[in-house]
Amino acid sequence: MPFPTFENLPEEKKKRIIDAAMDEFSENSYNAASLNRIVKAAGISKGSLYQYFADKRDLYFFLLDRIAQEKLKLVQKTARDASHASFFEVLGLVLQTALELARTKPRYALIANRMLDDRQVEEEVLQRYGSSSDSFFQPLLARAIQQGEVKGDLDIELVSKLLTACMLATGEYMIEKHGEYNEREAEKLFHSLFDLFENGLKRRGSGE
Amino acid sequence: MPFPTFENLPEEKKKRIIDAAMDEFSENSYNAASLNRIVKAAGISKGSLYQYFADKRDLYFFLLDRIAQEKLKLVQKTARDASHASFFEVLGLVLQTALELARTKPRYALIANRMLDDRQVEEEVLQRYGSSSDSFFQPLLARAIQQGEVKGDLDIELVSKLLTACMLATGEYMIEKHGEYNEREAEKLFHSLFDLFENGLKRRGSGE
DNA sequence: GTATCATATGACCAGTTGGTCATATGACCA
DNA sequence: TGGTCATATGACCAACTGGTCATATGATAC
Repeated sequence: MPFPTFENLPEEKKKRIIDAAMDEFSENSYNAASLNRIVKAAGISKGSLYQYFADKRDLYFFLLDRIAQEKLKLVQKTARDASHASFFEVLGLVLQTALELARTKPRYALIANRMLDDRQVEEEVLQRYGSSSDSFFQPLLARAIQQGEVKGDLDIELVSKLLTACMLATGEYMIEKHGEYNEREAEKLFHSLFDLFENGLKRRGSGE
Repeated sequence: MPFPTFENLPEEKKKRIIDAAMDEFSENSYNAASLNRIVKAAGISKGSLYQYFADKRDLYFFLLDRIAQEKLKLVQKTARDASHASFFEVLGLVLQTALELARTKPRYALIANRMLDDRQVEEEVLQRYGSSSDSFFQPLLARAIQQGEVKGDLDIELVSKLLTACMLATGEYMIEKHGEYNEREAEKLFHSLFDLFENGLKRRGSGE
């Protein structure tokens, strides 16, 4: 948690600091990210940073918490919208939500992808946010199997990890490929991803 | 490339050095990996390491090359065995080969997963090994679509990235979950993964 | 004026990094 | 024995790290 000193800062200065930190942590893993570069980019002194945050870790988790909160808000809204939908409908909505976030806030995705790169913070990250795949997809999958929507002979834990991995990969792909907003391409990506999970890659129908 | 000095070393000493380096780079990203720790673990002096390798990067890519070579050998054998098989048969064989490697040489998988963590080496990694997904799965997928085995309305590049991401995730899962050899569990994991790609998650048949 | 207070500063610290180099070792040969 | 050569060594270097702290600034209160 940042000190009150930080919250008292004029909004513009706060934004500058958050922005510089987001840039640094989205381009470097926790260890490789440099506080010196952050203070330089933010235009403040080293000492000031330590008036706002207890240490590097404090700053880092302040950013992660912001990202997690924003994501949570989106996902909760998605869940509310789909409270009575089938598994694949929920899945589709979640995929779309996640891809939308990856497109509009690419730095969030980059930082999140690097979360587990460094052992120095790995433990606390897992403890704080759990494996997001485990906590989110697993119960969804379990219920879908129970209700017969999803085939029953799957390793739930693995499949939920695969869902997460694919979402991350698609987000990365989207960032690197279509840096700028491109709704039609996003739609096509979403279709590839969703269809893979629902139906697999095999061509069906029309004899064969 | 290591200097001839390194190749002239007694096999046991070479192994000690490679082992220490594999350990360090499998537990830390390129930047975070420490040469001091490597020489300590290998029981040699700092100066000696620099008689064997030009610099940190040289040592790192020496390891990556070894891993890539070994993997290539396995995959080529797989490809040879399946030269006339269908797409899904080839896919199954490749998945099994990759999972087998992840189980027997977990450090290889860990190092490979960290390859793109640091921007300092990212560019050279991509240049040397290409995106492995692109170079391997893309032509396979393209041919499978042409021959009607795989549905045609997919983003080939994305799907090949998803295949790679899922293989990596499954490898990681296997390492963290069933550290020791466990053939039955491996078989089940393989089935989950393969079935996801062939048929998707949806339950089929028996009405509905 | 003066005292008080929160905030801002950057020189400074010990620790670590990747990398160097003068020197030492020791095997082989004359 | 003395000379040559490949190899081994670790003290040393500049650069950088996260983090500290005495000092400065400037607004507010009296």
